[in-house]
Amino acid sequence: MARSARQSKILELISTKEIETQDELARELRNANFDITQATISRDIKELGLTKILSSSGKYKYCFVGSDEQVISNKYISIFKESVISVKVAMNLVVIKTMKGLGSSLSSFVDKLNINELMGAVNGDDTVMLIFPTTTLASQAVVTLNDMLN
Amino acid sequence: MARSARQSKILELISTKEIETQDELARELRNANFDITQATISRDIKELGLTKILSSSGKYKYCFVGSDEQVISNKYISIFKESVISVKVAMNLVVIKTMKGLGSSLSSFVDKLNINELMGAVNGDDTVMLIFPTTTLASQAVVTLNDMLN
DNA sequence: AAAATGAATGTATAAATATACAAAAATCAC
DNA sequence: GTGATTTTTGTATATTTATACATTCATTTT
Repeated sequence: MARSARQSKILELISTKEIETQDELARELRNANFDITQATISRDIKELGLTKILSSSGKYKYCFVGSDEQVISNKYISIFKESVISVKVAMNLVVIKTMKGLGSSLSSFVDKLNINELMGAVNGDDTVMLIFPTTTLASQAVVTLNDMLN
Repeated sequence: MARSARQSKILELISTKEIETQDELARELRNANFDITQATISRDIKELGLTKILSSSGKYKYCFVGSDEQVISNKYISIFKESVISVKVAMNLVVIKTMKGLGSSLSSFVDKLNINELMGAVNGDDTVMLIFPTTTLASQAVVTLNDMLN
């Protein structure tokens, strides 16, 4: 579904860039092949609970102001659900395949889940890799993630 | 100085009411005898680090999104400095006299200071009362507050 | 005290955002 | 499948917010 992918991309964009306006966000999304208008972004912003704040550089920028609990709310989970293609274990690693371009977005989502014993997460464009100390813990994490993401 | 009192009042207003727009805030401030325009409020909002978020009722409202540390920053302290007329001890109570209408504003500020052993704070229009378990602790708090507020 | 400098504010308006309404797309019931 | 219903989106625009510029007010310098 384009909507979830788009919203996921928005979360990624605001976490990696200083987005000053909805028009700027629209341009970024068009670069990422989401054909979209400012009006829709205004609605997405509202739905995602994002807001403009004064960044340290003195410019306004969009960001998420809620708590981790909100991120782990059903709304966010359903957004991320649609981004995930597969979750697999490989030795002590968990490899998550995502839709193109959503790796970093999903990676920061996973960070907020406080997964037991997770040592770290790295990502490529459409892959997230989670590093665990043992194969057992990695396997457990796959179960947890699949439960959550369905 | 009118500016600090006004900004203090803004902090109070957004914490007690659901303010949806800067125009609405302007109206409230005029009720409180601050003769002011939307433009100035826009600047105050920026300076205070306030922002519009989606409230639980589904409406937008202004709120402070920063941390307690930011509240206890020099900027905020100097705003509140100007609101305080006197800080006195009475048995196990500390009584803060404020400029008219800023009692509740100052009260919520004091709450964020994490004063040692403070049991609670109540306020009237121009008074804040802090309740301590002992006279000694109340006296200590007066010293702390006077140091901070000068 | 007058002149000079800097800060705060208003006016007018540009820029940015939200939304009413209509259209299109997706989902559902049959 | 077809029609009904709901959801999503675009267009156009009203609303809201930020800011350039001018003015006023306060502070400092001489």
